[in-house]
Amino acid sequence: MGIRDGWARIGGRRKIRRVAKEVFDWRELRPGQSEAMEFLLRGHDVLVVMPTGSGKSAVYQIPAQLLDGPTIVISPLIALQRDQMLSLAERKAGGAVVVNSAQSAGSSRDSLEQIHAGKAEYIFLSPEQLAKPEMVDRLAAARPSLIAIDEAHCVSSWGHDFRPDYLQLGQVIERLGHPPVIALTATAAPPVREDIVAALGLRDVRQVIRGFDRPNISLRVRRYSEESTKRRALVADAAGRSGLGLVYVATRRDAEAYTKELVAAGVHAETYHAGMKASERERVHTLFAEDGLDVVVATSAFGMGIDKPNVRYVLHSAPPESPDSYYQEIGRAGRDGEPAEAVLYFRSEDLGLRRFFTSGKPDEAKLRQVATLLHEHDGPVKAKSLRETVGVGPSKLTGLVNLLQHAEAVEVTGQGELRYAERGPDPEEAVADAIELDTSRRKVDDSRIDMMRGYAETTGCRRRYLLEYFGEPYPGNCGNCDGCTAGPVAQAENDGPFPMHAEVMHASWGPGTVMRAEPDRITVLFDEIGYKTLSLDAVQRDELLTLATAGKS
DNA sequence: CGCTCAGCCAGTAGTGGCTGAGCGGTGCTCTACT
Repeated sequence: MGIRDGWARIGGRRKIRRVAKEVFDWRELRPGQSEAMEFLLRGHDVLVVMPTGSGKSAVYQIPAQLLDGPTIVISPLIALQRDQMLSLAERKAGGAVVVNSAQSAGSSRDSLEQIHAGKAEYIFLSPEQLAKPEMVDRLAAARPSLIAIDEAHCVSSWGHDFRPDYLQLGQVIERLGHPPVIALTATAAPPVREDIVAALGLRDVRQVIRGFDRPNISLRVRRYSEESTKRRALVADAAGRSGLGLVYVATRRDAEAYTKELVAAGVHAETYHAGMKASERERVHTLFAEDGLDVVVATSAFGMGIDKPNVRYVLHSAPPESPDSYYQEIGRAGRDGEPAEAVLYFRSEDLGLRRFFTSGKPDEAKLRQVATLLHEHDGPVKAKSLRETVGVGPSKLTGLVNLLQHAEAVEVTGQGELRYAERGPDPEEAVADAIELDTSRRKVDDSRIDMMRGYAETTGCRRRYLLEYFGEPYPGNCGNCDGCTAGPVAQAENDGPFPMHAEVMHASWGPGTVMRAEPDRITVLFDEIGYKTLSLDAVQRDELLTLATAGKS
């Protein structure tokens, strides 16, 4: 790193500070923020993992001002797009527009024209909009200088099945000329980060990871064997608290049921789930935002984009599917830094629903049909005609194509058409590869459920458990969880044969990384099958693991 | 995977227990109809 680079960096830093102050009226920037912005301005792709409320959006909004050309912001929810656009509209930031299905064709055209005419600096849209080749062409013509992917964990959590267009973003980025790309999220464990980087095709990527710990949130787990006992305890718990709270439940039916019981206990509770009318959801959201209620009882539909400072507690009536989701949901408490509490009401049977959600399989017959049809057809095929032949909807087809793309059998052309790869494997092999890939992914998903169970059942410090899951060493005990207050807790043993973050090799599970080292066992994140907790006795007796000398690739 | 609910049996009073079927989360978009 030479003197020249040093000067450029100082100059860059000065410009960043100036824009922060003049355009956004921010006096100071936090350490991770300016670091990430400098990486972007020097042409790197960047992955930022920072807590909500720490000014993540500044990290792309300021470089957007300094780079010559519009910024494309990909955001998962129309409500988030609207909020961000409105907040930018209050600044002298050069204008912001949105393009989505909620607006008329005319208004979308206006948005794009403003971008072309250089009258708008930011354009917000969903990955589904970018699935349309005409949209990508128009945006490419405006020569974007920056692409930001907000709530980037969605790439990993939704891309593989629920919203498959997320996995096509890598190609979209290439067609947009691959300007600097920044992916932002509040929560991402190491495999999720890898997934994001790979799916988006980030190059020369710099990761800026800051502050997972939320020390003011106390962590508790209450375990039950009876559903009815658990239910009564949770309702009594919420009814006995003051301040604003969230109760997360697993099903829509439970959301209604818990609300009813809380209301009967004298709590002003409201339900929120995706099966409700939009107007009703909005009413509950507004009440929540204006402190007009005590508790929102919700499925996972509630929460993305929420930055309400005074949520005092988050109760879970059942475990979510991963520590990732759990941390995201409890992270909505105590944003003001004041004491807050997260309590998980746990029955191991409740993990069953989560297992069910990960147990779905891709439709092998349709997968084979798509592969065979494309293989037999000369030249590219329109997605629409393939959909009609195979009899699947757009999102299902994209899901199948994603898998076949991974098997290097199918390609998507610049016109959004599909064709068989010239040197691709034969269709049978491609289908087998695709199924294997999908199976491996589900194994990893399953292992995340195991880690959620591990959190509920650990007798050690719960904060340490979570932070180590996210790859942050946390020596000692937090003193603010029931693991710590219940009694003497075993200290983490990091000088055993397999210390934290050691790269290891397992006889049949392949390479992995030690994520957690306890006196009698270790938890390893394996590349292929996810998290496994192994007894050290067994490991040493059967020589299951060896330390890898070089880092894994 | 586990819960709930309907339907059934057993066997004579009202109920208790078994079994199998059905269901369960997250959002975009586009289209047809009011």
